[in-house]
Amino acid sequence: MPLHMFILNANQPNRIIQSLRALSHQFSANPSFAMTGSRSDHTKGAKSPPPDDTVTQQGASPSSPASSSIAPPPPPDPAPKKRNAFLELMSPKHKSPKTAVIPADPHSHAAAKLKKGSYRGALLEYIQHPDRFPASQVLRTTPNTVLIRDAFPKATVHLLLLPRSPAHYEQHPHEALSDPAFLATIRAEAETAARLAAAELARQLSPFSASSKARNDALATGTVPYDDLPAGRDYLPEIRIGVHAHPSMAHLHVHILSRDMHSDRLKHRKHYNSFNTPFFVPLADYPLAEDDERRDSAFQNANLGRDLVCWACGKGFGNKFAELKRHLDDEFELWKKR
Amino acid sequence: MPLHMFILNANQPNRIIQSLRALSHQFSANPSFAMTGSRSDHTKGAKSPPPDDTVTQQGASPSSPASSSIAPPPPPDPAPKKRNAFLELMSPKHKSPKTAVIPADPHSHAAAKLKKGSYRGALLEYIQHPDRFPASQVLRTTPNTVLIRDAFPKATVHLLLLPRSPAHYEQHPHEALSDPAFLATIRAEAETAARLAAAELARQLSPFSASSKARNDALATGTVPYDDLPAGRDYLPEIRIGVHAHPSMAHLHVHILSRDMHSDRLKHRKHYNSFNTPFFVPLADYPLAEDDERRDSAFQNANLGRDLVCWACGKGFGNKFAELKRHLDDEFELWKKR
DNA sequence: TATTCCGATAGTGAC
DNA sequence: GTCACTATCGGAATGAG
Repeated sequence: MPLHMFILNANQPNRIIQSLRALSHQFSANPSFAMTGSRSDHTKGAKSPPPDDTVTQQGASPSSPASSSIAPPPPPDPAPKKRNAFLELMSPKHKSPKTAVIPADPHSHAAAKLKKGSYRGALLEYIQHPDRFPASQVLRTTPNTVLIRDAFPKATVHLLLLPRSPAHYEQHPHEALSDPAFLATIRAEAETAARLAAAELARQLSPFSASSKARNDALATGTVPYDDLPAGRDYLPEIRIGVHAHPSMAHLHVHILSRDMHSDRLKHRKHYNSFNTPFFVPLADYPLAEDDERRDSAFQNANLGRDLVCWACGKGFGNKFAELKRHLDDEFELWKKR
Repeated sequence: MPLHMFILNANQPNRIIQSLRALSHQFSANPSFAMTGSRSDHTKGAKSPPPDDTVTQQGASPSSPASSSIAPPPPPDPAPKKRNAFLELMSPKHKSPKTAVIPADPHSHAAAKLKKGSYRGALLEYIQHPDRFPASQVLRTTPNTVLIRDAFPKATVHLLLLPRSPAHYEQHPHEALSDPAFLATIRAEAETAARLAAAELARQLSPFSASSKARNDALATGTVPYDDLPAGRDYLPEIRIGVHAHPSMAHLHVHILSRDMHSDRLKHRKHYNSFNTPFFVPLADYPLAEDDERRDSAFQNANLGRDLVCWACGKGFGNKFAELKRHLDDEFELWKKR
């Protein structure tokens, strides 16, 4: 189902965000709520929506209660499979036909990368066939974007926003995001995603949060009217939105992830530095100036190899990745309790 | 029991060798014979032997049959211990008192190395108290030397000859072996050791040897008079004798080992190169000329890091140690069958 | 910078 | 080069009929 049309409607995303903001606020601190699959009819408020324009959140029947929270991630593999876990994840139901990973323009940015190995095209299946994935992986589908869980999350919450317009997703992020209309759409969708991520983070962590204690206690009584609940910790500032300066995956993807970098899947120095140096370009910084040093390849390579620095306390760890990892465990405990 | 006297008797070792040569020839191809512990009274033929001058081979009562073969090594650890296997091996019965590893002259070569850690002095216990070790580890004791199995053999047979004279064992090999009388004694003992090693090698490998087939077949009939047995493969040329140019162990030790470099304990490039580059100095090359390049430290460091080359076929393996290891498995099969 | 596997390289600690 | 442990660093394959 190739997408030939890429409809930009600056008003539509805003409306969606407004709806979700309200819901996120309502439910973000309720750990039990997100346990149910959900679908938000509030997100369908866009004007004159053709069938293609439907915004869906998977994993629930139309009759289930509305929510902007996202379903909890599946439990981590207890005993990770020996081989090809990555490729299996990328083709969960069947092997996609070979033609499915050949982009429209064989000379495009994406096509050039695909020649080196099919893994680089793994995101395309999500873009073209989000319906083939379970709700635990694909969180939200719009005509313009697909929002998925990163299969190898580098933080407690780590989502990917995938634009569906081939003209854009085959470009380098710097180029694609220099298109103002496209940028506006992606930014709006990314903010929606950030709210979902914040809600999921609240679901997981607010039980440990000192600043959420009053709210948690009130919720526990079951007697406090919802509108009278004290506010809990605001997790939205803990969510970061951006792209990698030189992605390996062929198709444009925007990272939406929590600040903590606490994950078993964070295994290498480059993993960490790709999110904690200028290699990570906040979406807010686009469009990039022509002379922005972050366009420079050599500069970015140097970033990935840089000495490790804790995002929370600024302590340096040189090349001692394992030491940083242990330190991040400690920082996570502190961060959770804020 | 410090040894204050170091008696050199050029004739004695030769006589020992002659006796052992005969025995080695007799029994070297009999795989079952070496299974019994043994002691050779033939090795006691030295003139005017005081009690200290007794040559012993452990592991047998005086009444057991004479043999120059050495007892088979204990089976390799089925499940190697997690920690400190090395140190346990070095102190099999008890922890030696701290003073035991302090050499006489605190400014000696050995003492300098000992400051960095006691492992460097691990050989001293064998030198001073060979009786504290089982016969499977200490093969032969003379007033001048102790012959032990290398605890981490880098070849099918790997022995260490340890001089017992502090004045010599605390020197760098180049210096100690510039003493002609000392060199003559060590050389003679090393040749004895080489014959023991050859006999052990024959015990282990002659069953696979094509050139030993006639002898093996004749032995199997049980009807051929011993003196009429066809000769088997001569394993003595497969034994190499030498020292490392820059040993890590503090006390002088001469390596006597089979040519094959086939061992689970051979784990690093330096292991291999220390025996297969000029870093390995054949005992026959001593005394070293003043300008011998093998005295040069930088040269020797370079040797340890050199590209790997198969000793058998000359094939190069660059830095691919694992590949060389697999290749050595193949070469071992061929070499066994010669 | 996709992951994973394998392996080479480097530093340490041992008392 | 003593060993053994931990970790860092580096390349290659990955799909598929």
